[in-house]
Amino acid sequence: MQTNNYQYALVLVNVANIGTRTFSYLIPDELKQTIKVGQPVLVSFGTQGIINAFVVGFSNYLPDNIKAKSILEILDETPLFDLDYLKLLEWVANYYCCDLQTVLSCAVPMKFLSKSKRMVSICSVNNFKGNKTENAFIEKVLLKPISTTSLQKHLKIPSSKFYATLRKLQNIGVLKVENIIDEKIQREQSEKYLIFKTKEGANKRQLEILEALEPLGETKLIEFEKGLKTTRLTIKKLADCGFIEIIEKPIYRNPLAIFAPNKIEEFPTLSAEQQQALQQIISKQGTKQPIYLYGVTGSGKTEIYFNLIKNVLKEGKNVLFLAPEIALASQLTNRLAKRFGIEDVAIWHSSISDGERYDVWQKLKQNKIKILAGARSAVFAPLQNIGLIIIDEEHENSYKQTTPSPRYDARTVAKKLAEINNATLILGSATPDVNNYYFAKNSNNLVKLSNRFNNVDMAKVIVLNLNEEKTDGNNGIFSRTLINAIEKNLKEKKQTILLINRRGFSTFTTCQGCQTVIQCPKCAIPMIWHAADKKLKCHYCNHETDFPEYCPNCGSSALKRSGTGIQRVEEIAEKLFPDAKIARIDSDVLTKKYEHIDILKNFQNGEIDILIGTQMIAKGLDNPNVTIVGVISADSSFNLPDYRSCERGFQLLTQVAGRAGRGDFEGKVYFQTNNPEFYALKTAQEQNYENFYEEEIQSRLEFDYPPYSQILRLVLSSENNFRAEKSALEIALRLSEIIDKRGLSEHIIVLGPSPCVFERIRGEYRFQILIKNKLEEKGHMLITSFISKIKMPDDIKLIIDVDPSDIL
DNA sequence: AGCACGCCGACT
DNA sequence: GTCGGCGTGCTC
Repeated sequence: MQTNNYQYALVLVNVANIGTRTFSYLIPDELKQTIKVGQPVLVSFGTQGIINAFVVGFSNYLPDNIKAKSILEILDETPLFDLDYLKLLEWVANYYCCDLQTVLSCAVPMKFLSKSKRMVSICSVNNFKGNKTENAFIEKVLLKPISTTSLQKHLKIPSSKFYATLRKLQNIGVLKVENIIDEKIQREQSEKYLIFKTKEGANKRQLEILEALEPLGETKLIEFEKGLKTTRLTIKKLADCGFIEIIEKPIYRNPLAIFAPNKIEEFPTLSAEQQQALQQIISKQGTKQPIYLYGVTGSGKTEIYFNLIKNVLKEGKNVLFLAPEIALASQLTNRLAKRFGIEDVAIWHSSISDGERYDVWQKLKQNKIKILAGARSAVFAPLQNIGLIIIDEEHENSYKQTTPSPRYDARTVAKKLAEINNATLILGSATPDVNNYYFAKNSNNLVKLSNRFNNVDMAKVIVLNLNEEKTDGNNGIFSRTLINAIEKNLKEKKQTILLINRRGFSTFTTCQGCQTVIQCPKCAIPMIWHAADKKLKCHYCNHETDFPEYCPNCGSSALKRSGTGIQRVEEIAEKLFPDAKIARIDSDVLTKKYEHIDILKNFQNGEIDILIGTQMIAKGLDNPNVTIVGVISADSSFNLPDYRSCERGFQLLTQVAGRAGRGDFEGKVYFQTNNPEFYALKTAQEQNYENFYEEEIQSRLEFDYPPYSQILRLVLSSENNFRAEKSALEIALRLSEIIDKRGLSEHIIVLGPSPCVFERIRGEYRFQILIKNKLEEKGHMLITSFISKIKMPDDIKLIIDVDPSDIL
């Protein structure tokens, strides 16, 4: 593509309140040869002054009534991304029905786009006599150059007057304003090194330092400083006097260096089953379809991944390895670094520092990274020459971004990325996503690992029927069997995990008079009693109130708290097992910064007998001393009105069951239920995914849910109930018309609008339209081309969610 | 965001 | 008449 024939560049700017948008700028003749997509440029923008932006495209046309300004400067000749990269992002924008700029601002770290600082300094004050304000300006700036923002703060004058004065003083040449780009982010970090030159003529203290430096030769400044208890000022003096020389060497901050494995870890021998699975995967690698590695917990999937990585590296290609969350990505990165060396491995997720992000981005662009591990957002990192993409724990929801837009799914994007790069995509899990399992099965790309490594037995799962207990006169939330088992466990000094998937103490408060349930005034969902701080809380918007004395509906004082939250379980457990050390872990505890780390540490050390937690304890805990896992209410996770709730419930129960019996002792898992025959519960008891899948896929077929359709969800919300519903009706109607006109109403089904399960959140009424598309890409294009044209008035919000992870 | 523009009420 | 309050709207 001949970029230099274009007159205008499409430039992406990032300014608050506009968000990230593209604008057209004139390309000056002298830049026409060098300008490229992906380059950071300097432009003048509106009243913002000069800002940092990106070239994202070229054009010969200008929107009507627009006067284009010129690009001022190319900040860096090396583009931060290329056209292929933009093409992937464009695909994402189309698929998820949002702007390219939205995807760009999510994919390309916007810190690179940050506005440069504007520094004000004195030019000349010769004979200048100003008024009061003008003199205040000069007085402040005379001390040292100062940024425009802090100058304005100091002077405490309104911005219009401030900028008028600033411009005046600039025009008459008293002050000048310069743009300073944040060097720390823009440029590579460098390290200072000292080189000894001479010690002649040095004073006593200087001589001490110089003599220490002399035998060392070239030395890192920071390390030298520490060792000698000296300061940078003294060192600088030495350099100024010519005793030493300071040189700067660019460095890449490698956070993995802390682990600094001296020798690379060896590859362990694979079991026969692992070896077989590996061979199967290798034989399927040419099929260009995702390959599914389904292996029960502890079956040794990681070693298979590592062997695949080794093979791909041998071919000179690179590897992207995704994990569902940051903590797991970090762990994974450490393991990869130990196995493959720190130089070739990098990490990418939303919480790495700006400096690290910049470094890794540059390294990726220069093809200096061979293995990139990361969370969801790592699919957008500019890793070159990808030969293999691995998505571990593929079923996890966190691969889908729910908010804000782009509501992308890293699994879907990774599939596209693999396609573009002609790379192998491996999905792995012990409890597969029904969708992905279906596609793997149908394309004959399913590889199974059925045995636990070293043949450790799975924990035995016992289903406890609470209905039977009730008829026997036990109305408590603990069945007798579970109580007995925990007592026995305590005597044997073993540990217990209890799962209850409800935060708070009581899950709802009902008026005994009129049966009204106390709801959050803004969210229309039951308020939950938190005994510890004696407040009713809304789990959606965090709204808090005191417990009401009277029913807001009928005025009765007979308000009763019922439903079992984790805090009630904790309280009852404390009464039942008074001698046991009991701890609770849920997101309420989590907010108290380090407390949960202590709790987990104490649990790992065996100082806690019973750990009670919400679903966050279902994953990752690997404590060999845990022999009992109890699920207080196994049904609660199946009851959400969402087509995937059974899948979720199955995954949760299977995962938590895996926490028991990890050591040499037999583990037992108890599911308390009112519905012991329910298929998702029974198959979870058997820990038999395939039986679960067979049942689940039938119900998906029956109701046209994925994988038999693709779901697109529209949510319209507004503080005005009527207006939200009206616009939802309009959209549904117009879409139905389009579909009918093409005779596709059997293949694209528009459901709703109907109130969302959570009808009102934060004061906004919510209506949803579900679109079930059975025509794959063709249908999707038809739907999105209609939806992307919808314009909403300011008081109505429209959320477009393609392949939503839930429909609540 | 940050600034211009513009439309009203309180003043020399 | 005009100075200055801030509500509205635009930035290639």
